Amino acid sequence: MKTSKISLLIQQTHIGTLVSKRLDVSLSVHGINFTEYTIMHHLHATRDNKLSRIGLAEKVGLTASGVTRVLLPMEKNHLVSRESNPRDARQSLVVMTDAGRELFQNAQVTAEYSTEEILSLLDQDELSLLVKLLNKLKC
Amino acid sequence: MKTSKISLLIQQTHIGTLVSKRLDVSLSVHGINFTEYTIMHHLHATRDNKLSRIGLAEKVGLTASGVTRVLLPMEKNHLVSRESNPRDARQSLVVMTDAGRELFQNAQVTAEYSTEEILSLLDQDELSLLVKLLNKLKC
DNA sequence: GCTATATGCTTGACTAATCAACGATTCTAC
DNA sequence: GTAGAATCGTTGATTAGTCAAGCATATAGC
Repeated sequence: MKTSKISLLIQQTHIGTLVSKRLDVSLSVHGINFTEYTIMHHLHATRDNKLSRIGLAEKVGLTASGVTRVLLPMEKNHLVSRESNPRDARQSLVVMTDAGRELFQNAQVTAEYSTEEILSLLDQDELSLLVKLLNKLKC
Repeated sequence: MKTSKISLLIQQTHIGTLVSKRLDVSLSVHGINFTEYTIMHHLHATRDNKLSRIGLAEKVGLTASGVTRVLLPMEKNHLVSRESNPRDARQSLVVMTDAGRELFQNAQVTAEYSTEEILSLLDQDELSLLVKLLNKLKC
């Protein structure tokens, strides 16, 4: 109880980097890293599998230019494609392709497996509790 | 409850990057970033304020070469210095200097302030619960 | 003691992501 | 409707960190 609150944030970020590295390794068999997986995860969770680049940036915690650079190889590999918004010519929407969806579904199996390992020591109640607590952080 | 466990890990890493960026900004007034702060935090918490570079790497979640590169400017600014281990000539120990301790103590005030903001929505019970849950992750 | 293997650390080459500046478009308020 | 401010996205330059290779030392087994 005497450990400062900063230790909690240090631990939080530490675990974040470990989780990310671990999933990078697992997902590499599909030719993607965890950032790319996360992008597809958010696209998949969206109606029409579409998001603006800025919207994507906010969801994944990257800058706009970071998103541009992550998407570059994904477009080249036809995992996502580009669509313009008729309502706003500044926006270009990111759309998951069929190939992207297929790769994502395979990658999801892999990611789920690693996730189970990482979370294996938590039961269902603890999981939802953890989600609740993380949601309370003011970032 | 229907959200997959992967979402939890995605959220976890997302928060990690946000926290890290936020503390980077706060700490910049002291001329250090969050990684450097974390290194000093671990040195400070150690008997004699000394750690091997490998030991440090494990604690902060960097590779050995990552540690080498973070410490380079810190050595130049005399925040840490280098000491050899008489028992093992391969090791070089990282020691916090007096100047380092002083800067760290100032930075700690700043970091604590930001931490309070970030954790403001959690009460004491929730904080210790969160620590407990994070400790249960198998990374 | 000597060889083989493992560990600690640094370096060159690379990758992921940032920031600042910019062009293009849209929104606001007069 | 037009000027000014805000938003979306890309680009060049930079930074933080990785990986693979290597040198130096240490450890283990013969």
